[in-house]
Amino acid sequence: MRIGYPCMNTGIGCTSARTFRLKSWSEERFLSTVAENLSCLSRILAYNAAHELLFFRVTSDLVPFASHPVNILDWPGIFAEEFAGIGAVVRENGMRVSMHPDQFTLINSPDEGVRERSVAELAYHAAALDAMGLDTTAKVQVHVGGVYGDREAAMERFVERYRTLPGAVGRRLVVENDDRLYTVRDCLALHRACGVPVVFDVFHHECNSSGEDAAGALAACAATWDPLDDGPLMVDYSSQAPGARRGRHAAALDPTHFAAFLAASRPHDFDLMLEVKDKEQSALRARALALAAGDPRVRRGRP
DNA sequence: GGACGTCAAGGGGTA
DNA sequence: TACCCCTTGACGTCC
Repeated sequence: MRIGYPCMNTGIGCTSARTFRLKSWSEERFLSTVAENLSCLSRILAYNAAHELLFFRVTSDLVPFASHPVNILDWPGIFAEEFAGIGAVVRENGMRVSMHPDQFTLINSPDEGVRERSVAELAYHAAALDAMGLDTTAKVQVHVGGVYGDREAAMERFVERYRTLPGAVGRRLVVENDDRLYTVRDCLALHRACGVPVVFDVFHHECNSSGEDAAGALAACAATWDPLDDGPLMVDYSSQAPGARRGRHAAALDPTHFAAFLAASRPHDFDLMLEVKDKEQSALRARALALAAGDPRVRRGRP
């Protein structure tokens, strides 16, 4: 089990998600922003290596406007050395990285324009991981998409379009249960239809499920990953913010909830993403809790 | 230098 | 049909 956190480190004083307004677009602005973002990503990974946080979600803002028509620059070529250096750090430390395009990426949309922009966005994510020289265990994770008034048809569109994705995208794409529309059961049906691996989101399952217990759902998701091509199951973990609207992520790790999850998830191995607002702090806490509980699954860094 | 409205992009829910 | 919500950090303007 590699433990990690998404996108940002709250303590090291830089962000790899710098961006700018479209109307401020210029080649210079773009190049300097990407250079800064890649430099910060290197710093974050160095921190993670030092703290044995071996799983990390790279921000989608790493390359701003990467799939926008305004951007015709060959950014993978221009920054080839920087990307390769980042990939080397990931491999040398036995780390895993993933990416998670945002809510506008919808491959099952009935709108052809939305679909085309979504595929272009996915191609950007895959190209970033390719530029790092990472194998296909570095995944790009999406939700199923909209329902559009006909769930069955929307799921069929997902399957059909998954099958026709460019190879560079298809080999990295994985699908995650969400908190409102598509449950683990839905995602498993997609897996049976087209082979897409299923990410298990613990909190979304608590908000939106067909009643299966979490341990069983996790086991079913784990079986959708090819250990060699896909690597271990990826799990997103968070819990309900106390007193807030149902579905809101907690601001800090709930140790009791987390301990119960760890116990229930045995003996399955997986990589664990702490989707908690305080980022690396919760990941560090989670790791310490798992080690203190004598959990043999926790992976150590390379010396 | 702080406050706050806004930002490429979609879809669902409610009134 | 119109409007609000999601989820969210960072930008950029205003004071």
